Amino acid sequence: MPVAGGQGRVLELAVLGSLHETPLHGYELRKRLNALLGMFRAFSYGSLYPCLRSLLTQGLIAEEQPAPATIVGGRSKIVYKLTADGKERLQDMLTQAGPSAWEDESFGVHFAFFRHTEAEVRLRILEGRRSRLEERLDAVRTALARTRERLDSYTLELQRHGLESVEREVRWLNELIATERRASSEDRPERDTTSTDE
Amino acid sequence: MPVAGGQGRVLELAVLGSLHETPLHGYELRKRLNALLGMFRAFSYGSLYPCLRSLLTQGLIAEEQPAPATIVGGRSKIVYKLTADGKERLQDMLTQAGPSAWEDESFGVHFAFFRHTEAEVRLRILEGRRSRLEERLDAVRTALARTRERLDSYTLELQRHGLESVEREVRWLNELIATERRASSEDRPERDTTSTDE
DNA sequence: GCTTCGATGTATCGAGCCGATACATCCCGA
DNA sequence: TCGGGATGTATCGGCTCGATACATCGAAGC
Repeated sequence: MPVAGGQGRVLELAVLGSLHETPLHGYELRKRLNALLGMFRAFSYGSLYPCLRSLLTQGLIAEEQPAPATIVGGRSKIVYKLTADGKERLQDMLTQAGPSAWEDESFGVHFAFFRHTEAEVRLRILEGRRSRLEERLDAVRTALARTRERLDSYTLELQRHGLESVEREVRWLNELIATERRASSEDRPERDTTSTDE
Repeated sequence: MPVAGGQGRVLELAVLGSLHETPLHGYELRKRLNALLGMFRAFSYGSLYPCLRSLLTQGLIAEEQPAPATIVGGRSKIVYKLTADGKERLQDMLTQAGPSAWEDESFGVHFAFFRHTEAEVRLRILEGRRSRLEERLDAVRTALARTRERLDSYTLELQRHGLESVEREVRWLNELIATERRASSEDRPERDTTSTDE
């Protein structure tokens, strides 16, 4: 069952989140998105425009009418803005802390909108991502141990580099999680911190 | 024009390369591939089986007949092996040093089979990947400088982490390139090394 | 003044790939 | 003996990309 909405809709979240700041048209939207996500993802028009159309028919975004004087040629820019339903949907998506938030493709997008996410959800997403990566680390290390003997130096070097990259991301997540915990314990200092693991 | 064969066919290369070592059946093939590529990619059956079928009809691989005694039930494993055409094709792909070799999705696969790649091609792929990453680094840094003022701490942290990861990969590539150059100058010591850039 | 060129802008198409799923067999332990 | 987990082949819906097409606008160049 494809669940029809809420799975791999990373783009949907990215668009809704961007439009939450300010109304935008497609071209500018794509530029901002790809600048925002920087090195992690790069959405293309081939997915952006169908996504905009879908959001439009769902009533989550709407075309904003510009001042008539602005229109020079026939039809020019199509500026989209978030509707009330869209804002609600965005809040929903930001509240979800599941695999769809911490997989490779989606984690960056969720993280980019952490400003609008509750502290508790942020923590769960960071921890989810960390255990996802540690899972993968285990799998690769096990596979590596099993086939250690017959591997050429290039394959080995690739494994080593990949392992190191992921270990580095885990350390990054550890720091972020520690920071989050510190911030939340400062908000609620009545909580006993001596019994927390790690 | 989709060029019909030679673009995004990363899987094709991966399958051909794996089958070059030893004949394999689908399930085992996928396991090896995902162990080999470790943290970079993970192919699924949804792409593997159509790929195998396509390679079969192209005559690049063939079903290997097992000893009749091996077949216990009706039809069991389908073991594929590389044909002569397949070996030729693999050599072709390994010789290609273009964007299709150093983009994110394909670089890992190409690197994993560097053992079968000529030294000159290896160097060009490594350098191509490096300049690809530096390009991206420039783009993000420029975008970051232009919008520095209005960015929340999470977005900033994401950018910083992304930037650092890519810088790290560039350093890795630098080391690999230096090693390759050293190795190739040892092979041909008549080459003057004082005039090489960097 | 005229033209060319690059940035801006909307939009679609073919094709690759993934996740989920279905289904069958084999073997091992409770 | 029975269930569950590994092995094994296979497909379907749907998302996304890269390439491409087409149109407008301003600036640079001749």
